[in-house]
Amino acid sequence: MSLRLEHLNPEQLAAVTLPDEHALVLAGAGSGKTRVLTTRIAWLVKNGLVSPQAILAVTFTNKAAREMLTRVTAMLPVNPRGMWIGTFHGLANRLLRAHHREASLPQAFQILDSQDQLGAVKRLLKALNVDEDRFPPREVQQFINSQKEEGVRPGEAALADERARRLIELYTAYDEQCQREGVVDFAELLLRSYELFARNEILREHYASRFRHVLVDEFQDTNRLQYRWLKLLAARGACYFAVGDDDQSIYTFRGARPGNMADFEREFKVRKVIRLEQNYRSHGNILDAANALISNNRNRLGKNLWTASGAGEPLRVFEGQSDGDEARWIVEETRSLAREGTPLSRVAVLYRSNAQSRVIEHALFSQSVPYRVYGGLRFFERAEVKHALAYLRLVASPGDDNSFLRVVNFPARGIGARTIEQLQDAARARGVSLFEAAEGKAGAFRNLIEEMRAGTEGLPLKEIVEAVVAKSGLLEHYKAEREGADRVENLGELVNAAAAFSEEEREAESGEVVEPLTAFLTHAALEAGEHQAGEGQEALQLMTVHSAKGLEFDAVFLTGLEEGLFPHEQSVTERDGLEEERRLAYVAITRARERLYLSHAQTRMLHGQTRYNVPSRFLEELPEGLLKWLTPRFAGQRAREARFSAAQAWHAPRKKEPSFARSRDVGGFRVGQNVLHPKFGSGVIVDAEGQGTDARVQVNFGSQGVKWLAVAVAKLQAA
DNA sequence: TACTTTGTCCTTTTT
DNA sequence: GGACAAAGTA
Repeated sequence: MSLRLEHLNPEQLAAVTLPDEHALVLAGAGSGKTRVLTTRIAWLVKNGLVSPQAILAVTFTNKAAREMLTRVTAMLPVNPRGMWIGTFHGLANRLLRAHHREASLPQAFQILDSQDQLGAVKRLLKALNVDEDRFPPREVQQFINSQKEEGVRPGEAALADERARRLIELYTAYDEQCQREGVVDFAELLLRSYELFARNEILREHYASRFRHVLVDEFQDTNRLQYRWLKLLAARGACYFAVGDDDQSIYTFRGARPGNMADFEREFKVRKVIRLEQNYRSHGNILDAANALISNNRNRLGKNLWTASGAGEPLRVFEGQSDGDEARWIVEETRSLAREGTPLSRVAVLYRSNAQSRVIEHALFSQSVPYRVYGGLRFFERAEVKHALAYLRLVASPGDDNSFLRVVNFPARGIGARTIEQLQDAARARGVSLFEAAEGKAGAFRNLIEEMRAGTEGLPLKEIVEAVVAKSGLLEHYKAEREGADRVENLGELVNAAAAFSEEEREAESGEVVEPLTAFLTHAALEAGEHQAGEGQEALQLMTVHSAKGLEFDAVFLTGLEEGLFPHEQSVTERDGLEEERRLAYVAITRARERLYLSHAQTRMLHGQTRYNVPSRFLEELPEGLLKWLTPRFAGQRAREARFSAAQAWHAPRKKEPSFARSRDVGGFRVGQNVLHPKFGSGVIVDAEGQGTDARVQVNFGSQGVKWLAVAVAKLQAA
């Protein structure tokens, strides 16, 4: 119940007790960021500087929001009811439910997750006879989302070329389809609530005078729309407290804009940027390695972490002959760690992409080492659960064509592709939903849904879900299936989840009174159910570097440190892609408290074929003095280079350089290098050919396009 | 209509 | 190696 301000360092204390003014806090990894944020909220309330209702605290993940709420509650004598603490999407949902009429939405609007959204796009493309080779559904989805995340509606989008024009048409049609069906995607939640405020002065005034303190976590991950949303929601006289770390920005590929931090500092005339640079997590050598690595990035606000704890052990580096070799080594090391007394649950194996987990899992499984994989399929994303949810959504909101199509013939009811096509034509002609247009066999399905609704009206949530799961035939279907036991169990879990979905959760997520079923469906969409079985068990933790952000472990294995994998080959062709990969490696390194293992393999199976990889440049960027090689340094690479040059002496190279070799200089430049051009600005070299005066490089200038340039002619300079 | 077989494509993903 | 969609078969 105490604030314990005496345990804060001077910078933390300054941030917590800052008077009424805007603040930007640059909080390095492990510097006590969450603590500062929560203590500040408690400090504001406790000193009577502000009432709980006037506080708005925004995070990105449900987990972070929960953690914040728990910590604040523990520090305050009163229940922090009335505070708005939540995710961007959770809060946007809350606003839209409360003001659904002003936002032109049905009260029971359904939320599309990414999977649902892709389904909706595919359906749209089919209906409009769009060639899916020319406009791949994923690309269209990506286009729509990136426009929305920039706050751009179809009418305002730039008509750069014919293709853009067509994409915008599809964007328009997609929005119309969603509106017709009463559904809203993730980006739309934000954009719609933003527009609600932009247009409705009364509402804007209401909220603007309510919120006096706005606190934002992980500010480097906000996109343009989220930043504008924040500015609009609490415009008048509120104090903004933004916490972030530009070095941990790893989501620009999804529209995150770390530049918002600099914009914030300028636009809000932040007087003093507070830097939290003391790290309480890692030993010195680990931190030195992280600092050395990240210093290779040019686009930084600048910050250097330090620690009062000792240097600790050197970083251990291992080179495997193969990915299997690497995996076996991990198994051995985790076992000896366990013998030395490090609990498995405090050890993590990190990798760049999910595909890498398979080999490691195989090795762990065969040696009976308990492990837990994070990410992957989450509870509410499982097929059988999605099916059950689709029935529930139809009960709550019959206009939801996505859900209709998902389950109209599941379990099979003899409604095939032709029947559905006819139904879609009929519905389109009449301008009604599939549900409304259903007749014949599909009409029987419609009756089934209507019976479900009539039969469950007014029942407690748990009983509604139970009845729908049974009546839909899903339970029966999976019981009859030989491998269906897990699925039957998950349907049971869904009923349990409904039973556990409490009054309070409902209020916390939706604010005003919303029908229990709608609230539950919202919960399922916004919180896909990360807390899975096996949590807290004594098991080794496996996850991608992305999902490790925000976590810490006694020992960390950072695996697959190879060119093409980490940094990922596709990142080289992206603008500033390499810097983001380096930040990713920085995040990975700073997860470790006491011991850090770095590993790479000479060969690796990828996409069903063997690839020969060169050690990652990130390994070479670490100071040699911090490393301890468990295998001879880059032995495999040296041997290969010797073979390669010997072979070259005898034969002319038959084809282009294989993917494992890092390109040599071409007229003083190399692939992956950042360059500056007087006209096109900054870019990155993605390909190169020729030598001497013939040397040409292909450069990606981002929005300026991708161009081939002759090195001898173009005024290129290294950036 | 419903199930099986073949050919394509691969990052990361808080919501 | 595995997910997904289109094409093939009963």
